[in-house]
Amino acid sequence: MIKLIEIVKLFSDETRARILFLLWHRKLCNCDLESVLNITQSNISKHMKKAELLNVVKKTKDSYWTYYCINKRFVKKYRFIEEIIEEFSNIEPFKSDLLKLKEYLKKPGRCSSGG
Amino acid sequence: MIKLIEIVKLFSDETRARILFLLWHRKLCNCDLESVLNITQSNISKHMKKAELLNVVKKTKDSYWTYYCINKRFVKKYRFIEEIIEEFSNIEPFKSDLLKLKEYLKKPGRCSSGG
DNA sequence: TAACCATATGACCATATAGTAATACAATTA
DNA sequence: TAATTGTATTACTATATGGTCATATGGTTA
Repeated sequence: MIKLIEIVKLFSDETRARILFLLWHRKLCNCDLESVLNITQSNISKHMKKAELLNVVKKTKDSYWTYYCINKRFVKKYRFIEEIIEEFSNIEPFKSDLLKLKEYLKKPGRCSSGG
Repeated sequence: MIKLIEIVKLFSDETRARILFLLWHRKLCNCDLESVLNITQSNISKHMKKAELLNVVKKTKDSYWTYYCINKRFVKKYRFIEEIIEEFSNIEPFKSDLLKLKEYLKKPGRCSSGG
């Protein structure tokens, strides 16, 4: 299959797009995403696996947690990705998701630390 | 469903992407696309129906033929579309498809006229 | 109006996909 | 090493999707 098409397809599922949108702004672990987006852990893990295989997301492990982040170096080769993210930022549910993330990050006791 | 995501999805199927890529360059009818891309008539028709419902493609009828063209006015609202098309133009099978289209248009006796 | 042409549609099939639930796995701590 | 914590994987289900084939539809020509 054409890799470029696969990358486009990554952004054509709402759930996955919402995850990728948040990751665009910040490195996050599975449980962060679970809390903010109300998606099950295994579902997130699967979506991230696809994104990782296409080099759109990088994974790092730190103690218990697996952190996901956008592979910016790779992604900036494809300008359309940035454009899509920008479109997302104007509409729901992406706008609300980002607000929720910001609220979430204020709270102490969450698992995610730096980033 | 989020309309923006639906539009992204339009470009995440190879067959449909190939059609849209050719239409980006020129107005074409069903049988033109059938000849150049070797896709069945009904399949093209169905893909175009989706694209039309999302305003990405416009349809005009002229005698026997239905012409499809990109709805440029609508599409230019979404910059990522142009970027994706540009990416397509660098890779196969899009490059070959475009060459085939150009050869096809040279031939007399094809159904497509102006455009 | 009958034959014709190109396109649209509906029935059908095979496959792909997202999602869940249960469990396996890896790292950490007691 | 046993219990704990977070993530990955597997098996499974339901649904969505692309494709084909046969046929219907709409416009055209004889």
